[in-house]
Amino acid sequence: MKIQAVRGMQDLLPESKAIYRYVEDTIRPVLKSYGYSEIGLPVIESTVLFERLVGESTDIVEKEMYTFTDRSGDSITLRPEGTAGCVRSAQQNGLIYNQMQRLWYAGSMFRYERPQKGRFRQFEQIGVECFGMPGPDIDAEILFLTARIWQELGLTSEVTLELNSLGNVSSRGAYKTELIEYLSAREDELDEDSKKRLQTNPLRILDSKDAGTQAILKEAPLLIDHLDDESKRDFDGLRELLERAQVPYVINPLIVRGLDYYNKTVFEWTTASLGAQGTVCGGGRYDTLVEELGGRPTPAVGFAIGLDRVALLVAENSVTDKVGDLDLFIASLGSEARTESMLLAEQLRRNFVGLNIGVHCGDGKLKSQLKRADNSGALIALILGEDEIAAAEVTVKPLRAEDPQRRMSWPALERYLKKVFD
RNA sequence: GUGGACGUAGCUCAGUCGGUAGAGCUCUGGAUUGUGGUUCCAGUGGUCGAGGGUUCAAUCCCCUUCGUCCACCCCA
Repeated sequence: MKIQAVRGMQDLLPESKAIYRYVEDTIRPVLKSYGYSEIGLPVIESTVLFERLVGESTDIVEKEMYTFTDRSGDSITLRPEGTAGCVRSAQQNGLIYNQMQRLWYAGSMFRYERPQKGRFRQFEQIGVECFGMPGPDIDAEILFLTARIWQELGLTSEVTLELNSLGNVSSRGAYKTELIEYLSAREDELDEDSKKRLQTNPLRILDSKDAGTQAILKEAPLLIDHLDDESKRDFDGLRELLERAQVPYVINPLIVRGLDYYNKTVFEWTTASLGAQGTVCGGGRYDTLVEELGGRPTPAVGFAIGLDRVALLVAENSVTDKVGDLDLFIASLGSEARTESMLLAEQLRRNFVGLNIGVHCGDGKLKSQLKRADNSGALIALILGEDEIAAAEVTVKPLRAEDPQRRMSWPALERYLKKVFD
C-alpha cells in the first residue's frame, strides 16, 4: 500500500508553486506601499480562542476545526482563519494599546471540509487587519488596496466587489427579530438547513442557495434598510469614497458572512470563473472583537485573500510566458572536467551574484546535457572537456543567438559574461 | 456530512459487448567517438486506484474502500 498525501492536502509542484510565488511577490509590495507591516503568527492557538471569537454556532467551530489534545492535556486547534490569532497577538503584545495598527500576515489555515476545486483542508491566506480606526476611511483604504492587488495581478476584469452593511449590534438585533418573525410565518417553505438556522443563526439564512428559500427572501425585510444612523452614515461615506476613487462595486444585501464577529461594513470579492468557490477575498469590520478578548473597545477591519483561488485565477487568465530557471548551464565531459566545472561554477556564483547557474552532475552525453541546457532556459552553455582543461579554457556556446561558439580563458569568460548579463 | 460522475504508463487520454492493454508527450539510446532547439528510427515504462465477490477466466460485471472532480454545504 503506497502512502499518499492526506486528503485535502495539496502538493504544490514547481509549476504551480511558481504561480503562488508570483502571486505573493505581487501582493507583498502593494501591502508595503500602503504602509502595512507584516506580522508572523502561530498556526496553533488555544481552542477557546476560536470558540469565543469566531462564534460557537458557526459551521467553522461546530464541525470544521482540527482540534487536538496536546501532551499536557490542553485543547489546541489548527487555526481555521487568521483574524482571531491576530487580534490575540496584537492584544497580548500591546500593539493596539492606544495606537493604530495596519498589519498583514500570510500562512496556512486548516478546515476539515470536503475538498473541492478551490477548497482544500489546508489552504493559504493573506490576511490584513487594521486596528484603532472606526472607518469609513479605513474601510475604503482596504478596498482600494484590494482593488490595487487585482490590478497588479491582471485580474480586475475577473472580479467583482460586493458590499453590504450589517449595522451595529442593536440594529442588527432589531432586524433579526423582524426577520425571524417574517420567516417563521413561512417556516414550512424553508429548506432544512434554514429551518435549523432559524433557531441558531437566522442571518445565515439570507445567503442560502435553496431556490425555495431564495424566493421567500425576495419579500423579506432587508438588513440594509434597518441600519442604525451611524452605520448608515458610514456606509454612505464608504460608498462615496469608492465612487470618487472609481472603484466599481455592487450592493449585495444578502452578504452576511459566516463568522459571527462582523458588523457594519462587510464585503466579498467574487469571481464567476471558479465554480462554487467564487469568493476570492472576504472581510469586513469587527469592532467588538478586541473587547470580547478582554481588551479595550477597539474598532477594527480586516479581510483575507484566498491565495489558492487567486492562483487558480492567475493560472487560467495570465499567459505565463515560460521563463526558465537558469541563465547559465555548465556541461562537462569526464570526471576531471566535472570537478573543474564545479569549481568554475562556484567562482562565477561568487563574482556574478544573482546569476542563476546550473551545473550538470553525473555522467552524460554532451548531447543530452545540451538538451537539458536548452530546456533550462539558459542563455549560454559552457562546455568543459579534456581539450578545454588541457588549454585552461572553456567553450562558450550561446543558445539563444546565432553567434558561433568560442573557446576562451576563464578571465576572458568573466569579461564576456559581464558584457552579456549587465 | 449528503448526492452524482470518474480513477488505465510520470503526464493527457484511447481500448477491451469478460480471454491480463495502446497512442501522443516526457525520458533513454541511435542516425551525429564532444554539440541543444526541427526531423527520423528504436527502447524503457502498467500488479488497468486498493481489497473482496461472481466466473474456467475480471482492467471490464457486483460489493466495499480510498482518491479526484462537480453540486449541496462552507467560505478564502
